[in-house]
Amino acid sequence: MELYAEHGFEQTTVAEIAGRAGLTERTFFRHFSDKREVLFSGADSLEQLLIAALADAPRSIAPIEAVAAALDAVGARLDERREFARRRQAIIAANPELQERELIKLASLAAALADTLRRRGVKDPAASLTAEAGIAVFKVAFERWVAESNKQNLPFLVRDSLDELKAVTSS
Amino acid sequence: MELYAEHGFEQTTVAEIAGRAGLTERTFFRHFSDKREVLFSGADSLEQLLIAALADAPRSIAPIEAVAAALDAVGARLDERREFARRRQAIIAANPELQERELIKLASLAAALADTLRRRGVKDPAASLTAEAGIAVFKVAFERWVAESNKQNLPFLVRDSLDELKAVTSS
DNA sequence: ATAGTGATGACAGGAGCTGACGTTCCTCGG
DNA sequence: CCGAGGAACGTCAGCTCCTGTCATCACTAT
Repeated sequence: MELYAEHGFEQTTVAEIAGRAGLTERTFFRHFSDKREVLFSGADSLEQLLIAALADAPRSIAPIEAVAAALDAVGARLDERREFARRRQAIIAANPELQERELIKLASLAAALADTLRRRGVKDPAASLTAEAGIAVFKVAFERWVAESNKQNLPFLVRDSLDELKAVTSS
Repeated sequence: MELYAEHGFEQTTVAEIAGRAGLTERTFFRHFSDKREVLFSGADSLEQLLIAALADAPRSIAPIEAVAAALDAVGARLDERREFARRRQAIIAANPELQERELIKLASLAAALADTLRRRGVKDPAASLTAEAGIAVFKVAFERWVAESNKQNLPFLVRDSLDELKAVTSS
């Protein structure tokens, strides 16, 4: 991340990263499947947290509320590492390849959400749409959180964005 | 597309594509910024159609309905080339890199939608959320359209998916 | 002590992509 | 009809990403 921040993602070569770590290029690729993955290795644990939180949500509440609760959990986790998240996001925002990777990670989250919803008995296309709506809410909330003219925490912004979505779709 | 369909995207080399077209590898990269872009060169005209349709929608209707109308227009266009779209999608579904590219194209559509909504006077975060919701609806509708156990047309599925989203978020 | 396992290094090589330069062809104004 | 300018293409060199393969070394369990 230091190198990506200093010289930009494209200008940084894998050999440089490996060198900084005191390893060889080949070893880098044993730890990360490609040059971009360094910035996304934490996504797995986030996905696990997300689906665990969704699975733990009470069955009595509506699916979208269960998803919101799960997103709250993820939001709370990210909120703990606010500065790290912002630095990371600045790097991603500066490079389309990294944005592509981020989007497919989000799509993976959506797929996992939809899957868990189906396991809870939600039918398609409701399951897919609830999951996609949840991720959309999270995306917007995350952007607002990173922009940070205001200093609201991420879980609050998730809730607020969900309320906005409800307002916007109730026509 | 023939080569991608026959041997798969990864197994197909740019030299092969260029050869099949009677050109050289260098010329390929003059027409397409990278190997993936061949499958997405039509995205530009789709984006133009989308924002034009949104701009043309009457001001009297709710933003989400204006977005739905714009998605209808895109859906109708795609419905004309159903077989082509399905073959193309089969190739994309088989390769993560292509999925990444598709996702960033969809994100570009969402950004364009949000922009046009803001020009129509919709405030943020409502504009972003309406745009993201619209793209989410389109994604789900498109998946259902490609799956095609039923033979409904894409504009209908867009409408139906939007109704589902409204139902799902009205709790 | 030995065999097995995992992390690393060393090396070769393919494929994607870019920059630089030259050639051909086409068009347009004189 | 001619020459200037531009667009499309070919050729070549080169970098970087990424992979396969084999050898080496440290550590661990029996």
